[in-house]
Amino acid sequence: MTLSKNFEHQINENKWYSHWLDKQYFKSTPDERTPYTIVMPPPNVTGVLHMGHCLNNTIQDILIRQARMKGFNACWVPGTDHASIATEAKVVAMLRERGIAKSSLSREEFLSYAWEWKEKYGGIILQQLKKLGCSLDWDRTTFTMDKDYYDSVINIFMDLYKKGVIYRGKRMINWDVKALTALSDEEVIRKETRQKLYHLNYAIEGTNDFITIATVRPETIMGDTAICVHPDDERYKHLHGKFAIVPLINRRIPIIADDYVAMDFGTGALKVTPAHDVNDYALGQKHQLEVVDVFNDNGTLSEDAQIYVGLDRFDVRKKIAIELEEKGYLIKTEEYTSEVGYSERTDVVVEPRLSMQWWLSMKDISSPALKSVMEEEIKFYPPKFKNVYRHWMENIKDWCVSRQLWWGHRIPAWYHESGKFVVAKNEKDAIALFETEHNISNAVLKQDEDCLDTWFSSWLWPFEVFKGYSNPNNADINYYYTTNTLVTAPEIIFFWVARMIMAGYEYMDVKPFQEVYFTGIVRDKQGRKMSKSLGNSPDLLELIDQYGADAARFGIMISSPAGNDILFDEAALEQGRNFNNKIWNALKLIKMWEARQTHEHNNENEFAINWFENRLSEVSIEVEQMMQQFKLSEALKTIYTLIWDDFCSWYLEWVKPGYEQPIQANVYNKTIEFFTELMQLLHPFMPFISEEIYHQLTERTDDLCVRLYAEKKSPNQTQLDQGLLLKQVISGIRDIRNKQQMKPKDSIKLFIQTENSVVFESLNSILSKQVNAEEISFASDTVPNSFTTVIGKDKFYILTEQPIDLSTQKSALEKELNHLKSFLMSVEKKLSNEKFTQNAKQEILDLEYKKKADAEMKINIIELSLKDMAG
RNA sequence: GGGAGUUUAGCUCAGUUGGUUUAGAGCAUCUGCCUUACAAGCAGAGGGUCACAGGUUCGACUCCUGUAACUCCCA
Repeated sequence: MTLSKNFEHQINENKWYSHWLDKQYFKSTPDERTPYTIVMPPPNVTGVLHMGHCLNNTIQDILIRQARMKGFNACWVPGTDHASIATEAKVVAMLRERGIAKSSLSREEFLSYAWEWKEKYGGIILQQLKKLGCSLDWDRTTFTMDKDYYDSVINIFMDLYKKGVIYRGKRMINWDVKALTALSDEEVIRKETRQKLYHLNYAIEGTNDFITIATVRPETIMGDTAICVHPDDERYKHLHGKFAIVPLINRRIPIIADDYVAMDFGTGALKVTPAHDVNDYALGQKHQLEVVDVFNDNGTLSEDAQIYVGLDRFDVRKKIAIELEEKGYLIKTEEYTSEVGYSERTDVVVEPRLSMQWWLSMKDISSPALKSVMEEEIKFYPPKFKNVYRHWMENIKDWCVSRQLWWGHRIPAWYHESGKFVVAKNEKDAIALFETEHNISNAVLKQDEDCLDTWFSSWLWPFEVFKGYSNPNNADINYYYTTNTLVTAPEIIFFWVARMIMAGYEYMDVKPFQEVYFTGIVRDKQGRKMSKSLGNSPDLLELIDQYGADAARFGIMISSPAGNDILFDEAALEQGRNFNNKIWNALKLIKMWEARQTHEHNNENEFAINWFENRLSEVSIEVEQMMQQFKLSEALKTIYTLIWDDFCSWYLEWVKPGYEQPIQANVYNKTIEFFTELMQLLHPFMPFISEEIYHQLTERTDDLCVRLYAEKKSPNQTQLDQGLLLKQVISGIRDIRNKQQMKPKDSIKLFIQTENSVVFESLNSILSKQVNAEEISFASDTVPNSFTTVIGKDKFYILTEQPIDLSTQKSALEKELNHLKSFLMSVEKKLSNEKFTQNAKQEILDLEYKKKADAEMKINIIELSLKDMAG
């Protein structure tokens, strides 16, 4: 069978992924092996694969595949999150396109549309992960609104309510006027926004005097219930206790003093609007101010505003500014930039708003979770996130868990017309409970219309995917939990990671995972975050189509240093594709040898084989260490160099027979063995091409995907050093050939002046092949009319037929000589420093003496050569 | 305003407890090669006062202080 010109990724990806599935390699059930478990951060059920997922899931697949090949029972659990706000928004948009308004539907009708939509489009992302090669146990796919999962969420809500940590309360929340729901602080994105600062005059009651306040929100003045100044502010001391009149609506409001006010900001006088600003609300509570809410749910002005009723808040801002100006209240405006909160989901300006919501008190539940990370019971990589985590946990605020949505887990609270309520699983339980608690019979109860925050379900993920709460102590949860590694983006450290740790301790009594690896954020070449609005997010599936899944995995991993953001550049995928091509060509070369084996034996290739064997051990050990420290990018880089440079550029060239010449069978077999091991090292990173090569190399009954790694012996350092020396000698001589513009076909005669001729004897056959030397011999003295180079302690003379122009070589040697001389000087200076010789450790001293001796010797050799040239 | 982090070659990054031949890699660049595995390639080369200023030390990319720029998080 002839091999294709290049690796055909599309065919191979389909072939191998379905083969792996057929063989059930990704399926895990508890057995006598040690488990290695990862739960995948569930993407939104509405999601499509983007670069962030690609990075995240490639990392997880690398860890899982490596664990599998190390003999662990590897289990990687997939799933999706119902993503209440995002999904509901999509369904609402879909209905709008069909001409259906959400408000015209009942809850049940809406939910049936939502489920229909979910069944049709949900989980596309899981199919896309298969394209990437992810080795997930698909039988374990979980959705956060699966029956059992749903029940667990509700039961946990009830449990926390019983424990007294869930409560109902009117608090200032972030209101999304588009999605018509409360948002948690973490769902609000602050952005620098250019605004106008309006200076407005409020009349002082009973005088002709005015007080000037500065505000960016003139549309809220109808909600003003006080003006506040700093108690020490001389400008306003005479106004303490007086009243001001709100323009346009003529409300009488007190002028109060509080040191909260910054004297140097604006005019030093602050209008207080308790219903529409968090700080004003706190101030209002302190001074017992009235609360006037001038907005409706959707951001239009309410009846209480008295004017502009029904108009949108931003329209009113413009209109009221004009009216205020016309009536003489507006005295000036200035440009002002400040941070404004936007909804993460809908990107509208968030409105602070007083509202009745459900809250989870965080103080007690968070303390074991803080301790666990601080004491490295759970380890964070990179560790810098420990600080971030601590800071948040120590200043934690109560969690608003209710959302004004229909898609999600409906809050199990039941209300009576009297306003009394109970928390219960269903209507029947609720009525029974209500009757005993409140002694009212035949009560008619209505369930809370709201849903729980999405994260209130995802915080159970690590144990509920194994039904650890719904079916306690089952075989799976006992075997797989605590999971091993959580791989996630730092953006959701508070949303998700912290809360999973809390839930783990609260409900399983143990931590949910051993360690958390935080990936970087994927940015574009210019360092901008990838986003739909910028249009800088490439279509991953198209990239996979074009370059192949292995190349995509390579590209994203090679540019992903541990703990840093990654700047994504398509060039990295190209590099990955080129790497595929390189590997494929090495296969083609070796396949050409297959039919040309001979059993005649000689020792010519012994050195190459020994050296590569040691090099392979050395790198395998290095890679293992890097993996343990999550230096995945470095590990891949190391394997890349091993394959491309050591294997292809050196080893294969060293053992390669001449054109159409035979190859010794033992060399051929060793080469197949090496290539196999290289593919095994590479497999977690690039699963498809490695599996294909594994099967191309020789007839196999097993698959690389599940082949166990062999133990590696520690390498022989002498062998490695000799290999390094050989490479340096070859490069050095090639450099001279290059500089003298010799053609590859021009052969040379090589003379080596060395004290170590035994070593070179074993290297000679390779050396002559690699530098095209027709003859290699040893010299005890300088060789006239030759080009010279010094490598280590040895001197090499190159004789050619070409006319010799020594000028380039002379200047090169002089440059080298200068460098060595200044180096020597610095060493000597150090050694003549008594303080150094007294204080430095002996091994450092010895090293310095060695440096000195080596430098002196090299200087000597070079000076001799230069003298010869002159002569 | 508070906190955390970053600053090393044109770009992206390594650099372990201060001493390892006066800083390493990949990409990009330059030179020469279409050499029967590979031009998506081969063989070489060039390129850095380690942000700046002080300090500690026999010795600082590495430790300390300050300055500047950038990034992120929280108000």
